[in-house]
Amino acid sequence: MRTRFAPSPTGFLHLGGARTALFSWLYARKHQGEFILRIEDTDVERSSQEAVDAIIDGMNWLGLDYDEGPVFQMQRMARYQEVIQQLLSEAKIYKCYCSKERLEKLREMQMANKEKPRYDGRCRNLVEEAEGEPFVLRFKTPLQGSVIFDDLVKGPIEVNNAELDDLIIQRTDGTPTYNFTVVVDDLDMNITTVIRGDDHINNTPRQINILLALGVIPPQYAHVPMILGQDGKRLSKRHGAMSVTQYREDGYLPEAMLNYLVRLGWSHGDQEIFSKEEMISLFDLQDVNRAPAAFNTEKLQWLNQHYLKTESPDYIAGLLAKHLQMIKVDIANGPELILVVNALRERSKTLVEMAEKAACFYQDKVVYDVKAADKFLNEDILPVFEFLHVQLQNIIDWNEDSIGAVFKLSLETFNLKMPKLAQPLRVALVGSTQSPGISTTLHLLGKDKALHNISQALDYLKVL
RNA sequence: GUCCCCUUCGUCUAGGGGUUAGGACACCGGGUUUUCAUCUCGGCAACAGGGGUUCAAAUCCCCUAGGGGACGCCA
Repeated sequence: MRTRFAPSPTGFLHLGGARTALFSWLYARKHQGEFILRIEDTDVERSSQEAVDAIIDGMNWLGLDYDEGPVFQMQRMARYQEVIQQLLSEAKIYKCYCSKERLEKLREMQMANKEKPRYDGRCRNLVEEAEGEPFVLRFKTPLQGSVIFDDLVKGPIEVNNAELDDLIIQRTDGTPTYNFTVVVDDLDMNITTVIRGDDHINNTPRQINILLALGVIPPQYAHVPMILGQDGKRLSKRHGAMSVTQYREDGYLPEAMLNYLVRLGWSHGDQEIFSKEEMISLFDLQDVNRAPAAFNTEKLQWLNQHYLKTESPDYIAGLLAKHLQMIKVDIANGPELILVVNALRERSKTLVEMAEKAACFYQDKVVYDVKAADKFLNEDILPVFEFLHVQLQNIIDWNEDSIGAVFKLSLETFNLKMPKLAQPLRVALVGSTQSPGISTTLHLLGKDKALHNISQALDYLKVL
């Protein structure tokens, strides 16, 4: 079993491409086959090395490793020429001298007549060659019959050859076109299963005809539906036609991305969470949906939090470090990252969010949320803070138990209910009313910083 | 316009002749709780429409509507 992912390097790896790659990869891995990366760069104008790098970066991030490639089509020109010569000698393709202008007019006329625009085959039976005139090479599509193929996702599809025209396989400049190079490559690479977006369904009969002309058995095809944006419309820049690696920047784990992607158009009963191993063993093209699926950020976030909660704290800490660096938080002076992860993983949907919440443990000054300070930092709490400051200072072994004991003593001394003290203290310690458990927060801050922050609050309270 | 593909809660989906049409996200409410979360319990919510076939249709067939794609010397 051999599958391939064949993007054209004209942009980054977006969601749709990533999912197609994932399905191809899963199918190959499931059957202990090979997965090949092929770069379709015959459109020299629009292809770029940056795009190649971006695609590979995206695949690496998701862990979609390939067994062969990247194979570049531009490096296979000699081979395409060879096949073209063969087809030419067998009269299965022909030179067409029709100008672009003529083709343009033809198309307009056909549209006006409410016909499907297609080449009329004028040069198909030309007896004499026009020496020195520019020409393209066209494939002689069978005039009769139809192409039938059994799509692994969509089921049987039949297209009448009469619907097809003689497609161009080589341009005036001598370069081969997409429908031709795909066929030659899939053939040479022994691709057994072509998995791609269903926008290629229309190309499939043409490609099968070429394969048949070459005298070979076509591979199996599996056309997976497109991914739609949040609004159910085609993916656009706003909501997902962005690079998958943007999600890495936005604080998503590759595990979550992969899990989200695999469930978009594929399912296994009621199961929502899949490890990579489970995906591989459970995946099957039979279970891929035929209808397009809309992208939904909420579910991705839920999955992301799930993996933040369940992956090893060590792993999360490593990623969190990068995100803290991005927002210029120096983690040299502050708690161990793993402790922070444990305190925040249940209250963060992304690493970006976690980094924002973690920042307060590493900063020298507390910046108060105005509303929170107005509500909770008032003179009533001043004596409590003073007491707390002294008591905390006396702690020798700074841990959650000893801190908890001091906290309890403070509550008893001033006859306060837990929230009456916890909330003002939160504001004093981290600036907002939201934080991990109060003992944990104090512990994470460390004795020095905790006392320092309470002092800062006392100063603030005294000038009120 | 022509051809191709698609249609189950708002979203992702299960279900392939007999189901109170199931799960998940989101949303709403209860519980736990020290805030926010987590966790937990419950609720809301769908077979696009119309014809057939059948004792019985979400499920099979046809039509209509709606959505998407293709119709390039792009891939």
